[in-house]
Amino acid sequence: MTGELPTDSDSAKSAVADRRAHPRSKRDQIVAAAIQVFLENGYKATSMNRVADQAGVIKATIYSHFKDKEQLFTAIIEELTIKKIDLNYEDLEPLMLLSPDVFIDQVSNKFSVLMDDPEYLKLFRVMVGESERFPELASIYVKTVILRGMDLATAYFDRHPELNIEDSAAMAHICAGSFVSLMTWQQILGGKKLRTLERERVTKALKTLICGGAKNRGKEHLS
Amino acid sequence: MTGELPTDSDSAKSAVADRRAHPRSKRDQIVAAAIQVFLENGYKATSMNRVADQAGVIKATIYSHFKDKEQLFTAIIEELTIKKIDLNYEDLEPLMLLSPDVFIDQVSNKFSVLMDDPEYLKLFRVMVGESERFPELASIYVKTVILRGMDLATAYFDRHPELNIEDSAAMAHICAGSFVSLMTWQQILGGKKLRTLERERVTKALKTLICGGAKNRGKEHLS
DNA sequence: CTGCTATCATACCAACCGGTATGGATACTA
DNA sequence: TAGTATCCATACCGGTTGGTATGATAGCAG
Repeated sequence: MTGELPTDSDSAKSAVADRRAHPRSKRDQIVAAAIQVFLENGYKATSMNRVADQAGVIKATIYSHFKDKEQLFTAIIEELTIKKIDLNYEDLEPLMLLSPDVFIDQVSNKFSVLMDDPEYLKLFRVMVGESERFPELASIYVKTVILRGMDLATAYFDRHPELNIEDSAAMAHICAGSFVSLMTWQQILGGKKLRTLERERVTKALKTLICGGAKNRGKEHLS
Repeated sequence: MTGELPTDSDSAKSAVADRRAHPRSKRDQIVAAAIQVFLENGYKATSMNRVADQAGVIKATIYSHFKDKEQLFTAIIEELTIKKIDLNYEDLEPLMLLSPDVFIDQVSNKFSVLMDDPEYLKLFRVMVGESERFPELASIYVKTVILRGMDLATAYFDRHPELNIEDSAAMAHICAGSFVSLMTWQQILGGKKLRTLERERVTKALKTLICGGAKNRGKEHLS
């Protein structure tokens, strides 16, 4: 949208120009600041003044790049959602060939990265907190993050009939949901200060569940 | 709920006195209104004026019962958390004797009630959304709601060694977490409009996982 | 009837909100 | 050098916020 011609031939002239020299463009400055402030405080508790201060920019500059507070919020959440995930899900196709044990380990490790990323935790918190006022954003999040991961795990279970899994989508949900809920109550709700449950224990229990009983499933008692 | 001493000897004197006759106390009126408004809008987006209007009460009356906006919020969230749960977990001890299939069904049904209760969904949303600004409230929620349910399921698995469950707490988390995460992305984030995953499918998959492979678990390959 | 307490209605406060206007400084373009 | 576009600083706008003050009205206990 905004011009990308980089400022190549300029050197720092005045103290003001110095600060204006390195950052890519004002828009990027604003976006970076908005991400920080919105993720920290949520939508309503974030003031445009604070975003402007954080960005080292005057308020009018923000409004020359974004129409609204709402549009700014929407823009940064969309960008954040899509960026964070496209980076995480691009090379996961070969995972299909892994053994179940290793596959679950890989899934667990992916979640480990998310659970220890403060920015992702904040995004999740804001997403849930504002999901009623910004349902379209929540939909983007579900599509980009949740369904994508679910589909991947579903596909894996579909291609591994030796696991005797009847409902691959439900199983994919159980796997992913175990980690998501772990993140929710341990990290976001601060439960790990009250009782720690290590991700590794959940991972191991899942592996035992899925791999350990494969042979016996489906043989006995149709509920 | 509202007052039982009937207003016997008085007839409607003024229009104001009429409205003051039946409700228990002003405080209950305020709390009820605050619950509604706070759960709908979150902390920052809730104005004391709106709470007062909703309660049919003047703003100063609120401040004669509660010191702060913050204290009012804290009070209603605490009350809501404790009330909602004490009601749900009082008679669950005999569940220990049920068969695994039936136990999981019962757990699933308990979650069904929560997932279809709009007030509980809102409470969860607000809880997550405000968990950074009100960490003590989040702790209360974890202790009262999450750990309680986890402990119950953990105890169940501990008393059922025939299931061959190595880590009962991790297993309890997987069960509960599957339902919590289902609620999160289906109901709260609105994902059910994009893809429906019925609670029954998750329940069935869990039962198959836990009961179906009990015999084979622990026999082979110590990872 | 006399206080006392609780609530009423209204008005007010300083602070902040999202958003705009003005007018000067800076930089690149030509 | 003149022009154009961006961003700066500041100040302003109407509206809303959390919270308070005042003074009237009602119910109740003595």
